[in-house]
Amino acid sequence: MLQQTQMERGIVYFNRWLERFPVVVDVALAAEDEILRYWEGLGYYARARNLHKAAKVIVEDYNCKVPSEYATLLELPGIGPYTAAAIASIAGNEDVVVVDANVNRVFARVFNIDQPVKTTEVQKKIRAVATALLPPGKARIFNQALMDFGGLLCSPKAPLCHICPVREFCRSYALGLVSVRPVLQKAQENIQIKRVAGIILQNGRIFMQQRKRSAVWGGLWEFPGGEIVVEDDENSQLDVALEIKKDTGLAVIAEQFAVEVKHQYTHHKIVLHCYFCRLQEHKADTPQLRSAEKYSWLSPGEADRLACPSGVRKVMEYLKQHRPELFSG
DNA sequence: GATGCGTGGCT
DNA sequence: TAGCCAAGCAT
Repeated sequence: MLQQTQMERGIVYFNRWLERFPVVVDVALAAEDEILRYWEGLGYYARARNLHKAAKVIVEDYNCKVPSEYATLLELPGIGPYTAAAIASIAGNEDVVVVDANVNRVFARVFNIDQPVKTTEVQKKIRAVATALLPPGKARIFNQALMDFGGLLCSPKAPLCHICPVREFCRSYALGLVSVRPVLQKAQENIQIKRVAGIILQNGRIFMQQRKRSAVWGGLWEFPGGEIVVEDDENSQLDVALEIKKDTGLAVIAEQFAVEVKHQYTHHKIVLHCYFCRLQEHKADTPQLRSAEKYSWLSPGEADRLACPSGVRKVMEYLKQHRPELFSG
């Protein structure tokens, strides 16, 4: 959970997770839909799918016990150098260094590294230096201390240099370069996306589709629709039926504007325009899915219990607030 | 080695 | 408002 995620945010999810899945077998036996529902809102959903896979491996191959050796952990899905080192050192006190964003920042500043920290060359250097500094037999406390130091004192903005215990060794402090360390890769440009989506109602049920595992929000559920080239036209209503046809093969009529929500991910900014729709004909066409791998006609209550991207969740919340009659069936 | 993958909080 | 940031990993 803590991969690319702030501790404070992770804690809430972690506690809820442990209540539902106290031991590894609970994770392994759960349906992926439920796993994703407990992960909803944390992002990077491949982490949840990988955790699910890893739990199955642990049950099958390791007698339900999480391995504590670095090399063994590294083989598990979703566990890379950081997580393997964190578990091996903190749980098993194995002599391996943890190099996360905090540690990178500390080393980039103390040694005044003027190249982007993400490059493999710099990563190798930092790992080598950290490994050399690691007191044998004390990896647990060393790693935790280094991460906490980076998180609490040597923070990204407004680091507490005035009370820093290693200030006299800090090269970038001596040179007045703390604020420009670590050097970052140049950020990707933001992409603006306009998406239209349809809330297709039929006999009190809503059409929802589950996204392909390989795509963004893989395994999560959404309303069908499509992306529109931004031209600031206000013809979204006309686009909806067209996009739904392309996305699902269903012929619908967009009857009424529902809600517009803003949603962003990585370097994409999405404005999601939602319309209430109905099927053009009552004969039940079999959908031909484009962006999804599965669909279902669900009662609004059922739909509400599925894992959705945060933008779709906002739409769902809108429906509960403003169209409660849909849910009281 | 580069890219894609989420999200909400903070500045 | 727009950009930055976070206990990274897989491909």
